[in-house]
Parts: sequence; C-alpha cells; structure tokens
Amino acid sequence: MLDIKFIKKNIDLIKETVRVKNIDLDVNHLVGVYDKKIELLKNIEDIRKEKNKNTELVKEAIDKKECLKIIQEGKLLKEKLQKLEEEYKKINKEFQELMLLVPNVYSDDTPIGRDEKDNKELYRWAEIPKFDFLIKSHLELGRELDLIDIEAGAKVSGFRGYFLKNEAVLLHFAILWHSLNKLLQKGFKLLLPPTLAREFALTGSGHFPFGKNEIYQIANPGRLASEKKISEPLFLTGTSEPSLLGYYANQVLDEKDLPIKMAGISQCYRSEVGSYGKDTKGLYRLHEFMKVEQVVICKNDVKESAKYFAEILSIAEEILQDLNLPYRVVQMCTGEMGPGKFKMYDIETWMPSQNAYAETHSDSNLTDWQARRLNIKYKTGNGEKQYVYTLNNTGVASPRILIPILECHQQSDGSIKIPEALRPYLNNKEFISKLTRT
RNA sequence: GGAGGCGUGGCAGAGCGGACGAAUGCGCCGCACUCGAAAUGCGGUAUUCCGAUAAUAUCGGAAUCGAAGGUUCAAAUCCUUCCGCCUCCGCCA
Repeated sequence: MLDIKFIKKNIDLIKETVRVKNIDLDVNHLVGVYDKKIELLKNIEDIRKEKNKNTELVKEAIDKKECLKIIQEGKLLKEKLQKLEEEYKKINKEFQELMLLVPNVYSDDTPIGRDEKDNKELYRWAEIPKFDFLIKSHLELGRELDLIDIEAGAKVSGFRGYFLKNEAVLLHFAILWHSLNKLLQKGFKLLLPPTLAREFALTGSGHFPFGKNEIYQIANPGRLASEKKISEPLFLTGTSEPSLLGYYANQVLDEKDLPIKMAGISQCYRSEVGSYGKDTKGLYRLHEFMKVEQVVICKNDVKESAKYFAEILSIAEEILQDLNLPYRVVQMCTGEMGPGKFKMYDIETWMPSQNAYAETHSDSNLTDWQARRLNIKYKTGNGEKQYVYTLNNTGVASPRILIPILECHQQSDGSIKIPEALRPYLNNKEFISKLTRT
C-alpha cells in the first residue's frame, strides 16, 4: 500500500509502475473513488456536527413542546446520517480494495522487463562441479539410498507428496538447525510462528489479494471457546513472513528497538495451482516444506534498508557456502518481482540434474509497503511517527535445498559426501551410503 | 466441566445515560525558586482523519474508553455477540 496523497502527487509514476509490474489497476479510477469518498466524508461530518449541536439544544430546552420539536429534528438527522454512512461504507470498501492493488515503486537499479529473461545476473560463487561419471538426479540417488519416496508420498498425500527417509530426515533438520544457529549468532531472535493465519496477516504481507489462489484455505476453521463455529476464514501460510509481520501489526515501536531481526521457522504450504505441469518431478515444487525465513523490520530509510538487504543476502550466501553449493545472485526485473517489492534478488543454486541454476532464496526490500498494510509504525527521537521498512529473505528451504546437496555432493560410488558444516548434526558421518546405514 | 469478575489516556485508577476526550495520582515536558540538583509551586501533556491559512505550526470540524453491532434526540455508561485477562471450585497432569 502507498499513501493516497503520494499516489495523487505522482500519478504518472504510479501508472508506469502498474504497467511494468503487470498489474490490473485503473489508477484514475482509484483517485476518482478517493475524491468521492472524501466528499462524502465531509458531508457526513457536517451532518454529525449539526446532530451534535441538536443534542446540546435538547439539554437547553425548557419548554416541553420545544423539546419534542428538537427531538424530532434529531431523529431526522439520524436517518439522514444512516443513509450517508451506508453509502460511505460501500465506497470506502471499494477504495480500500483498490488500494490493496497499488504496487510499490521500484528501485532505480531494477531492470524493467516482463519475465525471467529480463532478470539480471549479478555474480556467481564457486565453480560448477564437474563429474567424471554419469551423474544421478536427486530422485535416483534418493531411491537408491532409501532417502526419498515419492510413490509413497503420492499414495498418502497425492500429487507432489513425498516422504523423506533415514539420513534425508537428519539432513533436512541439520540444514534448518544450522541456519537457525547461524541466525541466532547474528543477533536474530528465533520464532516458531503459527502457520494457521487470519486473513489480515496475509493481506498485510501482500500475499493477498494477488496470490490468493496460491494459499490453502481451511475448510473447517473449527469452533470458538463458546462452541460456536468460527465464521472467519483461516489460511495455511506459505512462509512465516505473514505471521512474523502480523506479530507487530497495529503497533507503534520505539526507534531504539529497531532493527528487529527475526528468524522464523515453519512448515510452509503452497497450493501451486498456478504452476500446473511445471516442475512436476522431484523435490523442487512441493505442497509443503519447511523454511527458515529472515525478516527484518527497520527504520524508514532507504539507505539503512539497503544495508539490511545486503546483510540478509550475505547470510543466505554464507549458508550456501557452508553447504559448499555453487550459486548465482540474480536481480529480478519489474515483471518478476511482485507488487510490493522495491528491490529483489534471487539466489539460484546449481542443480546438476537440471544442468541449471534454480531458485532457492529470495531477498526482498518492501520499504514501507507492508508496514502501511499492517499499520506498523515507530516513534522517532523527536516524537514523530513513521512507518517501518520491512525486508525478508530465505534462510534455507528444505527439501528443495536437498536437491543440490544430494546432486552436487554425489560420489562415483553412488554415495553422498556430507558437507562438513552439517556433519555434527548427523553423528559426524562423512558419507551417506547404503554401506554406512546403521 | 461449573461459578463469578474485569478490560478507560504512557502507567495506576475514578466515572456506570446529557455538565466526559474523560476526575485524581504517578510519569513526562516547560517555567519559577536554586550556584546546580532534589523538594515545592504554576502551566502543559492521547491518537487518527477532514478542511482552511500556511513548508513541518495555528485554527475549525469529525471520530475514538478491548472489537463489532444495537437501543436513544444523546452511550465510556444500557443491550447483544465476539476477543483478551483474572479469581474460585472440580478434573487431569
């Protein structure tokens, strides 16, 4: 969300942003609705003023007849007001809904473009591994080493279901655990948030209304303490970001408490309805997975937010470096970056079976776009209130990260060499192979 | 599982239909006293929105007493629902 006054002042910029971010929004219409809303509001406040005055008159009236007359007048004003307020409710709702569609502006260095072809590769880390034997995909390795069972996953959970087994379970938790420890050491506070969230949290983060069909909705939200059925919708979050930000919704923070750096770990749910037929094989695109997510809330300052944008990027890189995985950092173009994002980098990790880099991390600076939706402010030194800036990046997501780990670290004998950083979590084992299975 | 109570400004806490955006105390800010501080005295001290003059102020108006509805000419105050918190009894760890 942006400030409507900012939108009105910079209408051409907003129209251009809507265009390059491929958003379906008529900016002129939005402004028209706002103007109508304000006109109505003025009208309503005038009548309220009259009504308030009338109420005073009742108190002053001595004569009974006079009093009745004033009360009659009050009744009329009340009716008039009710009609206008109903109208206002309608137009305000329309206004609010349109405002939720307004994208954030993008940074000067963001490439303008439609799709991934217009993204800009910034740099690479480490050489792509060369193998002098025929490599196997993570699925083949997973089957041979009894680490992954897709068939059983589909049997129990359906399409995109999976079981991790044996060392893959340890590996999965090792990676998450390692990332949490790293973030803890870097001063992040750890949170295990709810994955069952109310609508406001997802609207606030910007997942709604844009990505609404990507999110699972609970068919049976349960009952209240009073035994009544819960009538508000509930959703399964696709990342811990909505919950971590929702934690601070409607709060005024203290400047001295900023930045707030959070590491959330949660199960993540994605319906993937928009990606039929895409990445149908293996552990790449799943309906549920686990993720350690980095979220930063900082001061209303582009420079400072750039600092944290770089910091959470480098933490993610560090994690990949610990895992000894080659990757590249790519800057997303306007069409790829999502409405709320001011600036966005993806980290793509090398996946030998795809013979390509593929997305494993996503680093975003949302400036105050989410904060406005969630009403998160802070008080500056001179008592002024400002919206905070928010940023987020993946810490690590698993099982997706198991793909490069298994594939990049496979050995000619069919075993997997475990990255050193993870060995403490796997009983100091160096290899996963059938022979070392205990 | 049963019974009851509470939710008001930064905090504590009164008000329980019109004089209430809200007593009082604490805190905070300013001024006075003081070499300085403490103590004391005096004054100020919520937020959001709209509008007008005007570049971060002033004035006018509206809304807000956990949330949403309702009754009334008029609601912090009455009614309904919800949320949160607390106490007691029972039950199970």
